Amino acid sequence: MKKTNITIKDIARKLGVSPSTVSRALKDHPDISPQTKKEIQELASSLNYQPNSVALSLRQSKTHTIGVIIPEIAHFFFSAVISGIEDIAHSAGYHVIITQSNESFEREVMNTKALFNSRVDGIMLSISRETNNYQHLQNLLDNNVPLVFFDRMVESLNACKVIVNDEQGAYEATTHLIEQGYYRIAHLAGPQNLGISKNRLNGYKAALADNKYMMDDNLVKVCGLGTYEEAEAITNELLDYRFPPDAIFSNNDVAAYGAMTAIKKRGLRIPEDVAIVGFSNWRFSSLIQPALSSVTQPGFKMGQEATRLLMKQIALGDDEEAITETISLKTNLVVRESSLKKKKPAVS
Amino acid sequence: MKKTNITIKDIARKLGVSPSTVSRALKDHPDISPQTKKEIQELASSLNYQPNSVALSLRQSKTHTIGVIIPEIAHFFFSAVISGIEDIAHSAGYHVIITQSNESFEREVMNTKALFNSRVDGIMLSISRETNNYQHLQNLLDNNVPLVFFDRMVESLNACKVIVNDEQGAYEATTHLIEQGYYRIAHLAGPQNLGISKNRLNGYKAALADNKYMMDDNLVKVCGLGTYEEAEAITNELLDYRFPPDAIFSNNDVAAYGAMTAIKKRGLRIPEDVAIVGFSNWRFSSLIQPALSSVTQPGFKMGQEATRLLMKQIALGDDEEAITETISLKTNLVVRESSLKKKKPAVS
DNA sequence: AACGTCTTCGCAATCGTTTGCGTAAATTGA
DNA sequence: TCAATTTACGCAAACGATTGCGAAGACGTT
Repeated sequence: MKKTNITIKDIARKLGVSPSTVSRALKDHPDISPQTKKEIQELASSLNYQPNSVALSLRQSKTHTIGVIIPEIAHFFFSAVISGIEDIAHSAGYHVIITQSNESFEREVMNTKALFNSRVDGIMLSISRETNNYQHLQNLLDNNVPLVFFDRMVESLNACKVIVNDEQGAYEATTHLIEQGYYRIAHLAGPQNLGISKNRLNGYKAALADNKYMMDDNLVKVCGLGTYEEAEAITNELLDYRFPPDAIFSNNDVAAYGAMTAIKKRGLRIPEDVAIVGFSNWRFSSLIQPALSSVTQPGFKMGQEATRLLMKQIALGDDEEAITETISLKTNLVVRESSLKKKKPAVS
Repeated sequence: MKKTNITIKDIARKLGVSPSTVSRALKDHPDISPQTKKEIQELASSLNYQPNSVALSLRQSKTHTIGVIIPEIAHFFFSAVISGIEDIAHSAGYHVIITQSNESFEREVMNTKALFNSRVDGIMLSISRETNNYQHLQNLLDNNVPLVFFDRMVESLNACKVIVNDEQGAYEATTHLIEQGYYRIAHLAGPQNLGISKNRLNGYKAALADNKYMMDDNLVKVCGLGTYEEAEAITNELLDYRFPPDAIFSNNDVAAYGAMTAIKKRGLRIPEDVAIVGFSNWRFSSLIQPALSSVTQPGFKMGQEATRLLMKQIALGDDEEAITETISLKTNLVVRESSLKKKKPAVS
């Protein structure tokens, strides 16, 4: 059995017509007589003819494929984004090539080159934790490759962006802690080269300010890695203070969980002694004990919106001005037991 | 600024040579004089020439792309598999197109067709929960498309398979419960159209038999959906028995967690009153309380092995016999608090 | 000097499809 | 009946790269 995909030429030969006639007949071109058209179409479908999309791509210089660079597929939030991307892309007839940077700058650059090289029609990405240099992305823009950032974007680059309103989310989370009566609220911040981390920090500060809380820099600790272990160690530093915090707003859920562990190991109670709110609403957050309050990000919707923007840009003519829209999606605070001092624990 | 990828022709024109000379010079063909070769290579690199991979694909009828169909990216195990796939594929110069079936038969068929249509060099897949009809896969085989199953495979199809030794994993999990002194061990089984579910059930049965435990069909309950809620309800049925189980081995971790909830709601203790062991070692399993014992599947390695098999098959000539190797990977039982009656809880 | 050989390069076909243009044959109009 | 359209199709180039073959010129050999 040999791999023998049938082509337009095969059909042409069998029917004694030219390939061009077959091509036109298959796309219902008016120049072809109904009789010929019918014969060709019937033969094509009986032979289960499938146009060679590689040849099409070459002819039209369009691959109908978009590339995605994501820090880590295993992250639930990003999985949701991917699903959103696929949702829109597939229904627009596009394929999706997914690559992971694994939070490595080097791999991000490699993936960018590889995608560019395989002539994808557009690229969507969320930059890695390590990325500080944006030359590889500037190259894309210089080559007129449609580009859309999602979640983690580069402020200075002139491209479409879809972000969640991190500041608003952080603001709400912090406000919630304030309303619950906590008065010494710490923040486990993320790496400050990521815009999202800065925004969350800003939201935290804004909430404190709006409520006439004094800002205490000692209560803001940067967790550069965002890991469980790091957060546990840093939380221990906080708890060692003469006047330790009675609430912690964490930049991410894993760090929040690390903080919870540190708290529990000291025999302190959550949320009575120390309250916790995380960010991202990982899947495990509703399962741990006590269930962790967290700020949800609309991942699926983010994927959808980013893809819509990309499609719009791909559809643009070469002479038209590139669009550089920015869409900001609202976050949502999910309150669970870890921060509920006043009311009864909600059923998660 | 126009998108203007430079081609071999551009280089040829600028240097007053023919495209064929450029092509040969760039790949160090001996027919080209060192002088010409040098000029061409220098111009190419100064222009940052990148060969058009679409044209290459057309010429060589090879896209250097493999397609992956996965039930759900968000599942941690599958994320790990994807990482393993990318690891091998990228270092072999292959791209990876990932698609999700979302456990839907219809989408699985659609994805299969789409991948076939875009002329990927091979396909790797894990069938969806719904899939009972394998015609779409048989079509692939009939068209000589290299195919590798991973995790969830179709026994009857003549293709490469990489599976985890589910039976061994289930056997070990059950044996562990027996060794801990539990004597009425229930099993929350998965949908029996999936081979993996059947194998896990068999492992459970084998362990009971080898230890002279009587098999009680009432203690085996099928959880078709594998959801938290379903498992909770079914566990309640088990606990309603006059002689309820004192241990549960679950086909998957989410169901195990549902069971834990049912048990806790009745005021029963884990593992003193009822022990639990899950399957798949989801990320949350080490985080919940008590930490859930679970059988780990080597996802990353599975992705690697499956990709190696696929590469091997792609490299095969058209006349050579297709290989149909099956690789079985060992699972590993991670013992945590949820099943440790005898010893002190291990640090997870 | 004539012939053979090697070096170095170009021609043209090819992969599968699309499409502008040309052109026979069929049809129409007066 | 003859010219003007219209109909229905084929030719050939194009997308970008590769490659078998041929060939011109340089060089060596006898």
